Amino acid sequence: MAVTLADVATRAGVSAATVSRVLSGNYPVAGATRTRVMRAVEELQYVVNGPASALAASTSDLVGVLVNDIADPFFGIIASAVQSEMGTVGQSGAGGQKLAVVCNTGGSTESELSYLTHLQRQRAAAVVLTGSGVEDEKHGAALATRLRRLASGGTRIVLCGRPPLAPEHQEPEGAAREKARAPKEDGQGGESVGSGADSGHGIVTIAFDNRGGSRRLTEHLLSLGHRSIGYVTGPSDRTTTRDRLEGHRLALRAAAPELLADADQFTVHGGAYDRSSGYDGALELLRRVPRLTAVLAANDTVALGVCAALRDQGLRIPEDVSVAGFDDLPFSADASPTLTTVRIPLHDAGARAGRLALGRETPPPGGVATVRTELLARGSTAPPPGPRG
Amino acid sequence: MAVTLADVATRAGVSAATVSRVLSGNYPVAGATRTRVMRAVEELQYVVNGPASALAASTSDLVGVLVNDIADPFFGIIASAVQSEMGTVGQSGAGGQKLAVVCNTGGSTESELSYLTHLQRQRAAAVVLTGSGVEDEKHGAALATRLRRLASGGTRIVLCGRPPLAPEHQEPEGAAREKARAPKEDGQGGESVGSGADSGHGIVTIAFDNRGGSRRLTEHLLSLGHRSIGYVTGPSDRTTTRDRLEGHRLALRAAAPELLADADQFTVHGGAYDRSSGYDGALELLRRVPRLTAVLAANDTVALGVCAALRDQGLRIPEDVSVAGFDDLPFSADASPTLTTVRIPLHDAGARAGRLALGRETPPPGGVATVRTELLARGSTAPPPGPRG
DNA sequence: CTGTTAGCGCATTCAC
DNA sequence: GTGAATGCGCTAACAG
Repeated sequence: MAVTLADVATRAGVSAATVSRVLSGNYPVAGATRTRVMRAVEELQYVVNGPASALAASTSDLVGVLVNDIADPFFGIIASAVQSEMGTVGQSGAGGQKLAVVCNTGGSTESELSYLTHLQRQRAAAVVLTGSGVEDEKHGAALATRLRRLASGGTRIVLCGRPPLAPEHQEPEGAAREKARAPKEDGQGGESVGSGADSGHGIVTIAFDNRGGSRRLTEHLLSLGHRSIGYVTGPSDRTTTRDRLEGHRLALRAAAPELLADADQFTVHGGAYDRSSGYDGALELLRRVPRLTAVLAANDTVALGVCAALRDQGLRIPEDVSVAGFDDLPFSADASPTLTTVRIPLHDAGARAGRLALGRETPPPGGVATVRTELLARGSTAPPPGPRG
Repeated sequence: MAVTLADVATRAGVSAATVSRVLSGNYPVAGATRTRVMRAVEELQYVVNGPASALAASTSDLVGVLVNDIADPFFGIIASAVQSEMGTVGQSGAGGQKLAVVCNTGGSTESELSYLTHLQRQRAAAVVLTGSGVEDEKHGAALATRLRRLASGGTRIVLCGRPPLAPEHQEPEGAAREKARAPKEDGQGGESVGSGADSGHGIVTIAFDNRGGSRRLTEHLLSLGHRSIGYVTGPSDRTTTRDRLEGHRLALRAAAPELLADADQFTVHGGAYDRSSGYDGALELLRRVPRLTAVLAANDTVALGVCAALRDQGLRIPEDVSVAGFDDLPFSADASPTLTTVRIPLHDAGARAGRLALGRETPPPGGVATVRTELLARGSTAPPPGPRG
């Protein structure tokens, strides 16, 4: 049906091997024949058969980028940065070009695994997992296993925006094994496997300093004089949610330990990293603590929802209540008032992940790099008002 | 290196053919052998070799989704919707599952073409092109050609959010042809090729009614009493930009033709669909027309930039100047004031595109469906102020 | 520099 | 229901 290498070879009056060589470019071919072949390719509108070529060469030009929510700019920015490192996609015929494809898991552990399977089937050159992981013992183990397997098959793995794989999720090197349900309840700080190198098979991690950023954010609020600070978290089973909340509590413990007592009262667990989660969360917080003077949100999107709820309740920002987000997504600078937040260099992190995925950058020592986050104090936070009511 | 079908066959004590059959599932196999095979698969941790299987079966489970800017929620929402229609990705071993991969063109025509080539190499099952196309005669022809070629190779093509392929970009059915630079400067309304069916090879289009929406938006402003309306467009070579501007002018022509005279004066061409484009555009507009009472933006993101610029100039929204966006992206409802905009049902459109790509929905008559857009009059538009200064 | 020869791993005919 | 053969289209040694 379709035109094949052989057709081109015939038309150009050369052998299939020669055609293959000019197409891949990485082999000396006489200028004259090259032109002849190229012309035949043009005339026949020949397009390489990817599967066949991948099979024969046992390589793939696919790089998978897994994201939790493609409609969320947080992931869009990272994915875009990863892709930008793949270089301008080559001209037809040029080789060596990687194709970054982004896979939307929707935050579901099953589809995360499924995409990984697909990518493994395609013998992907690399896989970049972005954003927070799910805090689930079972899934964590399954994921670690699949990732290690992929890595040992030659696929480069990069974690971007999530913590490194827990070392306890180890797997015996051997192939066949009956359901390794080894009950390794260590609990201790893991002794690092793989002496200074990445934990296991060259799985590289670019973690975000969520905890530190969150801590500084709370310190900012505290130093402004706030003592009644609500927190609308992200989905409760995510690593990012956990880290940011931890940072918050760390700041409280250090500077205002008396607030820790009824911290739960001041914490609402949002169901998602979205607007309505912030809206509902703020309402709930206000119900519980009418004299709230500040609200911390899981991220900027959630913060927007918080702002909307507050305004709908007749409260002014920041005069009555201060609000802060996280991530510094583009719109947060344009919100009104401008949103105080914690900046994560998403683009840089994504770009680095891309380079790492391509093997164009040497992995950080230990296989883990933590990117710094930066407090951006803007218009949505101010000192708390005097006594209300 | 990796474990193959043959390995599994040996371990299960059956032939490779049998293993293949249980794995693909679409063939009668005795229950006993099936279990045996499955067990061997488990034990060996076998994963199908995608390329090999694709080569042998000459099919692919890849669906490409091309977007102009993956960091823009406009595309994220569409892509996410497309992907949602691919169904929950199957369990390992299950077949028939399509894998939607999104490719970020960055709005570049070359990478659009390049991705298409890659997808063609992979013999993709379908390709969805989203968002506005580039208004370039040469590129349009090249794109149409490549799309038709893909379609005739069995790949389903869906255009989502851009106008249908121009019928003049036709190509002779035969294969070999020397640079079809046929100078078909028709100019007339194209006679529809392909009698009522899609123009050519089953290329389906889901267009957005940008023109109508834009027209209604301008009518809204006009009816509010505005007579000094600025417009910050998107990139000037995009179909979406053109359509929205046309709708605007259509409304002017109908209701306030006197404003058409110096329409150029009131129009600034933004370089991109981003925030800074809106910011700069608004400033420029203000320089040209200090007494501006309303600004229309290319989309919501641009509108946010416009708002920021206006505020920085000490102008209140909507008391001094009204602002409106387009698309109704999630954040526009949370802006302050809430943004008047035109809603496009991006999710529905994307989902439909996904179904069309899978062949799960019958194409609209003529191969083109236009989705309606809806004016959302919110807080950022109001009657113009009395004489200023 | 170019042609010949073998597979890559799997999905299918066909026989049995 | 299952096994044995054949070929998908291409790349990678080898020769020459």
